[in-house]
Order: sequence, then structure tokens, then C-alpha cells
Amino acid sequence: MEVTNADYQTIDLQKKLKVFFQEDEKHHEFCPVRDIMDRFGDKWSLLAILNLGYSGKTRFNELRKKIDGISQRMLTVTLRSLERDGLITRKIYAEVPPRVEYELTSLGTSLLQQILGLAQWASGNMGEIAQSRLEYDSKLQ
Amino acid sequence: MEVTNADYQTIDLQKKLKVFFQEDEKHHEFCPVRDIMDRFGDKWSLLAILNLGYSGKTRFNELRKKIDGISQRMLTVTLRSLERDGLITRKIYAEVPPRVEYELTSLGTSLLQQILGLAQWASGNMGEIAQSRLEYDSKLQ
DNA sequence: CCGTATCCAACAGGATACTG
DNA sequence: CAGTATCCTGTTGGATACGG
Repeated sequence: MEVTNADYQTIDLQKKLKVFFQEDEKHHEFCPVRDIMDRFGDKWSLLAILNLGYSGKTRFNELRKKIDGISQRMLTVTLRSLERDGLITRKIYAEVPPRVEYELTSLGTSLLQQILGLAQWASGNMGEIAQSRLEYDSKLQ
Repeated sequence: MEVTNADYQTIDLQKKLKVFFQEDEKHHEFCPVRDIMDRFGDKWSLLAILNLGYSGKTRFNELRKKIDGISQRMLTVTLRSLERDGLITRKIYAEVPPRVEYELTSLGTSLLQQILGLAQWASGNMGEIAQSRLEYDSKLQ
């Protein structure tokens, strides 16, 4: 019986899933999936991290221009919560007018790698998804 | 000048980011990051995909037991939107009582890989995040 | 320039009751 | 068993105005 490359990937995936679910049980009432969703399931966190990764150290209004459509309030809220989680740093320079620079921490950068994987997947498969939606909707008359 | 392993990783990450942002510009008003967040930024989609990946073909109420806390309504809503996007299949068996089985498509499985990466990251770093939150909160008096 | 404060609309999603 | 249908509440986040 032949074992293909795809088989190996499937086996590997199953193994990882098993490990993950076993780990998950230990945490009991603190499920990591739920926790990341509470954290990054908002509208702007992933975009902020991606942009900070791409641009490096960035000022508040710079970032605001890069993240299209974000309001001043939401950028503040988003950056604060990322800072609270240790994913970014916030440096204030005592100048007039004030200058504030945000930057990913190493923890934030490690998260960026995962997010980028997800973003690349989305970028590569958005066509197929859009197609699937069209077919699905057309079948509902 | 010495070039460390970490340096290589950083360069690689920067390259990927650059490619991604260039791709992103092409899509114009259809940003993949925003799109995935609209899709998976809800409360249950990621959990449903992870569980379907772990359990394979699964019936409605089986899945409901595995995804702790989900309501009947939200499981239906979540599964429908995943089906619409071509990430899962829904098979109805003409039996009494009815049996309906859900299963990841290959597209869904490819997404699962990315999600698992994110989930593992979360599982591995939740301690550090919790610690950071404690410190942050304590500094606010 | 970089925020905070307040107000408010939209929507996600829970509870419950009912059906093929 | 596997769903709809309806109702209702809490939260997200946009708009706007103001402050250090």
C-alpha cells in the first residue's frame, strides 16, 4: 500500500489535533481557542498587528492612515488591549507636539507569524470561497 | 558580522509580509484580512472547525456536546455559514429519526492547519499573556 | 498630536417555544 | 433528531465633541 505525501500531512495534522485537545482539557475552564477569539475576534486587532509587523515602529496617526476605516477611538482601544496583553509596546516621547510610537514585542512577533499564515490562506482562497458562496446562494432559488 | 538564526527568521517574515501587503493592494476593496475576520471573528466558527477536524464526520447533536456552551440556534447558524463558504459539507440521511452529518472539506482542512497554528500559539502563550495583564492592571493603581 | 468622554445604533447571539 | 421562528438583551464600535 502506497503512502502519499498527503497521507503524511493528514496523520501529522491528526496528531497535532490530538495533542492540542489533550492540552486543552487540562486548562479546564480556560480554553485557549475561546481566549484567542475573545482577544482577536474583534474588528481591528489582527489588522493592527499585521500593519505593525509590516511597518515596524509606527506612530499613532501613521497607523491610523494604514488601517483603512478605523476610528480614532477604536485604534486607541485596540492598541491598549494589545499593550495590556504584552503584544506591543507604547513609547511616549516628551516632545511638543507629543509623539507616541508603537511596536510589536517578541511575543507579538511570534503571534504575527501565525496571523500571517491565516492571512495568506485567506488571500489565497478567497476566490474559492466567493465561488462557493455564489453557488450556495443560487441554490436557494 | 554574525547572522543568527533569528535574523533569518526575521528576514523571512519581512519578505512574507511584503508579498502579502502587495497582494493585498491588488484586491483593492476586498481585503482578505477583513474578510477572514468577518468570517471567523464570530464566537463559534473556529471552535466548530477545530472540533470537526478532531472528530471527523460528526452529527449535529454530537457536535453540540463537544462545543461547550453553544446553543442550538448558534450551532445551526455557524454550520450554515461554514457550509456556504465551502468549508464543510452537510449530508442528510433519509432515516427516521433523521441523521445529519457534517464534515470538513479539503478547503476546510487547509484552513484547519492555519487555525491549529493559531490555537497552539494561544495554548503555549496564554500564561505569558495572563502575566502581562496582571502587571498592566496593577500599574493602573 | 494623541488621545478621552459621551452618546447611540446595529447586530450578535442567548432563551424559549414550536415543527417535519 | 435536527432543526425554525420569535423575541429580547448585551456588547461592539461609529460619530461627535472636548482635553493635555
